[in-house]
Amino acid sequence: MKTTDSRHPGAQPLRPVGIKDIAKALDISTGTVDRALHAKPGINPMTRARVLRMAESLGYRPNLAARYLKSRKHLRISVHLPLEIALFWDSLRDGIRDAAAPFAPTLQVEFRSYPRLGEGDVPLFEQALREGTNGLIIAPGNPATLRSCIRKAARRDIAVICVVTDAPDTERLTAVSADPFTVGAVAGELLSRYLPAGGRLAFFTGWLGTEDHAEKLRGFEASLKSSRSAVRLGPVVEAHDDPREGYRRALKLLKANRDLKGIYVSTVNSLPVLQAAEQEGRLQNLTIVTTDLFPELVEWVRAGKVAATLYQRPLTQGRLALQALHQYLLDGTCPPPRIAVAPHVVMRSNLNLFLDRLPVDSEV
Amino acid sequence: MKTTDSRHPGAQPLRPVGIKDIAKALDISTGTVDRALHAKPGINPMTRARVLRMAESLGYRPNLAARYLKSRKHLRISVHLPLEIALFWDSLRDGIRDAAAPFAPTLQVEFRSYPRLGEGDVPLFEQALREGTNGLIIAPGNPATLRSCIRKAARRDIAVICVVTDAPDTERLTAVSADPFTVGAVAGELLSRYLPAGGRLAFFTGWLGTEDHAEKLRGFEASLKSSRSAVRLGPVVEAHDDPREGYRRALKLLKANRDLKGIYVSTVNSLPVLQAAEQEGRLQNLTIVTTDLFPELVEWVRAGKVAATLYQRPLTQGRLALQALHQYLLDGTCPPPRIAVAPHVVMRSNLNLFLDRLPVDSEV
DNA sequence: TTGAAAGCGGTACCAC
DNA sequence: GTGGTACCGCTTTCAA
Repeated sequence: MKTTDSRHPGAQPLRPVGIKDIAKALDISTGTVDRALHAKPGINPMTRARVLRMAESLGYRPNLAARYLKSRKHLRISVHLPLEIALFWDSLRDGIRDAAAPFAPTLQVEFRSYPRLGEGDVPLFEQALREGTNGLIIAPGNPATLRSCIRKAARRDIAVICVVTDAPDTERLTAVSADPFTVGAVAGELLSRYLPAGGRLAFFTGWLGTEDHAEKLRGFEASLKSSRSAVRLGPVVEAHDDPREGYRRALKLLKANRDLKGIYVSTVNSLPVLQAAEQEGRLQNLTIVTTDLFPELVEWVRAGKVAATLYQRPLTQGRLALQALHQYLLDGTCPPPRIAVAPHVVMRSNLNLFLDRLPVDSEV
Repeated sequence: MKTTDSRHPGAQPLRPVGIKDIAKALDISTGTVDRALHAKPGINPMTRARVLRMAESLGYRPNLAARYLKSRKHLRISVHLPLEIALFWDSLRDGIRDAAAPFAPTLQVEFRSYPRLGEGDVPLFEQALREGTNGLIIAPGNPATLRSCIRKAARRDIAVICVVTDAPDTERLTAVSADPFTVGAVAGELLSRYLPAGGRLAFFTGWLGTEDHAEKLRGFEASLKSSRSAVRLGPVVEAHDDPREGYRRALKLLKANRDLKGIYVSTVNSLPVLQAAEQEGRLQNLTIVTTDLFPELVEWVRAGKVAATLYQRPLTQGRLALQALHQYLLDGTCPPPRIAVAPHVVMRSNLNLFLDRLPVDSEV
């Protein structure tokens, strides 16, 4: 029966109640109300309690606009991401930018970049600490080397959020990522379902030493095992995110495994594998699942040569990371320790929905 | 090489430049600057031009906090959605609420409800027009009956956004939805891939007269036709969103079609179909794709009895609708004529990621 | 056509 | 401990 939002029991103020209303109701000054609401020193606990109770019963909601206006608490957030691979990281930056836009100029985002994942992130981190910032968004390539940085930040009350990858066992506020185990598991489930007759599958990755990549393999295997299909894991290949190595290894693998029924490329390095398969004339008999989405991959999906690609949604990851950080800096609201983004299953039939999110070569 | 955001060419103000800086630079008053910036009547075009040029060159950015604070331009948005089916619409409301929260109290959202899609939305719409509002978010069950309302709103400069369903050929600002053709097409592609050996598929829907439902069927068929698999469309069933009717029809269908290999239930009314299939002992030989996600469906997915369910992401739809409307009311930024949400493919392996988004029975 | 000044709601500082 | 009040940047009104 209720047709509008319910508020606090008795109070249904037409004009939002402010700090002055509380002051008037208790016949005290606004200064005192402010001190009470913010647990500032130098206030009688009794008074404080009365104010809090009155605020509650009146349904007081602070006017954020006014708060920012006065305090000029220009939050500064520093975002450190690699330049390579541009297509992915640029989308992530876009997601952060978009999410921050509505809060400008209260929220100031500074982007800093370093060449590749894990290369040069430490000096940037230290620079940000020196120059002063309220929060950081980083993608730790090598968590161990960042541990002491994160500790230092925590001691100075600078919040750190990880995106895409995580730095476990550190004081980072949270980590936003497409949970790699799940991503691997989805690939495994798709291939199991796609190949009800069973068969051997190859798994391509970057480095099994990387936590993220290893997790995908675990998820993939878990999925295969729990499926009713007779698919099973065949060769596991590390291509070290290098196209040439990927091509060479894929070629060798295909020649040595004539019975292969499917391939899962769990990193963005899928093109060389596809090219090798095409050159060997094996596409017809291979079901292939890849990772992420970039312009060169589009036609392979459209043609059905790639059965599905698992898109890790960088835009969404960026948005969630920024929102979590902003929220924390604003109210101190702690996000859950991990924020998992559900990967999108991109296939021929829904490909079009994703094309406009693809970063386009701007200018030139 | 750039490591930070680029700004306006020459100007790199440490302290953001405000309206006063412009006034001072031109030795005029802030009032005049304001009139110039907002193209208000009663200002010398020459002065206006000078102000605009100066604002540009100084890199003026309005302080939104201050603007809202003063103008108290409390945007009021009215959201009209059905009560049934609560699980879906409540999620949508949550998405809207969450997206609006950061802008409180500048942005005020009022929720109004009516019993079922298309039943009672017109009087609510008219009430909102009478009481005055800046924008509306609605789910038109029967577009024809709303046409004149939407026209009236447009004439009064009240923006209207459709969610989930659309009211085509009206002045609505945009429509946010999981593009039904694509949803159907994804179901078709999944079933084609899942059943490489081919076979006949049944399609369950609500009313083929509903644009949304008919589109899903078209997408489904298109996908089947363009696939290499030998699957083909069998019986098409309208169950009118009624559980009993769904059950009865499913039972009859299963008995009459022993060769059926797969089923796509394109509305949320999937439970009766599943129960019928289970009772008939046909689950083992049926690949089933359903729609949306609700508590009762979870165990069917987890057990693998439902191969996949296409989640239309009400939370996201709500967020996008609210953001588009807010943006428009703020800057006049027009959204694209249609905003399509990519449906999520929920399967056993990624089910867990979606469980915490499910509306939970609060209190009782 | 323009200038001056009063707030919007909170915060922070000074005086008591 | 508390009250009073100037001020954040912008809009708006009133007077010139």
